[in-house]
Amino acid sequence: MPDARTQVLDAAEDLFYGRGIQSVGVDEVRAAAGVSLKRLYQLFPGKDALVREFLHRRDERWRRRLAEFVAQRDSSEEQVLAVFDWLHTWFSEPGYRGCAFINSFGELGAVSPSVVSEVRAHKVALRDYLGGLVAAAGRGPELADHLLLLVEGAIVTSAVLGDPAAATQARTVAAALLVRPE
Amino acid sequence: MPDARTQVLDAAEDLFYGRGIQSVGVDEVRAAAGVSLKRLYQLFPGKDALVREFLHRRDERWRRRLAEFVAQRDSSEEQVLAVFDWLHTWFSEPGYRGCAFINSFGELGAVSPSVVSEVRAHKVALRDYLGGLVAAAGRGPELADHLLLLVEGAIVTSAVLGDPAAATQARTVAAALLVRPE
DNA sequence: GGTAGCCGAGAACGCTCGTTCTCACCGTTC
DNA sequence: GAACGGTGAGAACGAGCGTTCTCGGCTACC
Repeated sequence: MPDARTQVLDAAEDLFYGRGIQSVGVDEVRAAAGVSLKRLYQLFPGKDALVREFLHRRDERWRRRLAEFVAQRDSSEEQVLAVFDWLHTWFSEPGYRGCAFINSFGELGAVSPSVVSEVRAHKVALRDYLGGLVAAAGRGPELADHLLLLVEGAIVTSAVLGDPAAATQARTVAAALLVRPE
Repeated sequence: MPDARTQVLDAAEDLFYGRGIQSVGVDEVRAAAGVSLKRLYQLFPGKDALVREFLHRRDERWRRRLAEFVAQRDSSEEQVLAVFDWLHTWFSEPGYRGCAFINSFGELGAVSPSVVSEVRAHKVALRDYLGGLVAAAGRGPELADHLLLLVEGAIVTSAVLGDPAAATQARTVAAALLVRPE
């Protein structure tokens, strides 16, 4: 049995990701976590803090899973392409609803600076991670920028159209960029 | 002096795009439009209808402006690249906050089917438009899919990072895809 | 000029939500 | 055994929101 804090965060992640942050009330998170309201407010000073923690934890887990998947490939070129294979399995998961960070940015980017900084940190970390992959393949950081565009584009397109095919399309473009330096 | 309906829609677009839909109350739209609440509810049966109209009108205007800009170029290849030039000027506008449709999808995609269909229609229309451009350049619809990924990726990345550079990066990739069939 | 309909301004209503307070209950400690 | 600190369940509070209602005034028409 996990501790109350992770129970709350698990419930918050399910609900915030699945329905949006403003559409989910604190009491619903409390009920899903099986925790009293008093305890929840002991663990988190307010909904804002809960949202920040939700984003922070999701960032770490998301990037860890991606990195673990990619690290299984041998060559550095294969590792770059594996990013898009992983995206395809993610897009195919039931309940996939795009990127929690892009969604949160669209919802709260104009009213919550802490959300903005969390989203920005996530995207910067992803770009840096891609930068490491392409550097290992002997390529410069411009390629990481280009791959980031493809990743973000695939995430958004697959979510809106409800079709994971964007991942394989992005992989095709990435492969073309890989074989031939521009 | 425009009629009350367009005044309301103009105000709604400013506010909904700038701050998010759920963060803006009907009364704030009413005040910005300089219209009585009674009149607003005569024109639109409720906030949902106002949101739908906001998205619908923004879709038409956005795609018209893009098409007008692109049509000024002569060759079909230049027209494809002009898409990204136009994106760059859009990203540089003050108050740029990403794509209203992506933002609305993130905010309400899980709770409002009408928003989902509006967002999906917008992206499909954009893909079809790109399909027309690449067909004129003698290329197949796969290139339109790839360009769509670049466009969406540039929109999201520039919004989150607050930097229009993603447009020129996407343009570079698009140029590489254009010169050489994969 | 009077009356009837319409309109703007804003109060009111009902609901939701984030947060705090109340209170009964339980385990621990002197 | 009694006082006590902490807990869970949920009521309460205050604010905000979408929507509707009220009322006073203006306009148009006979």
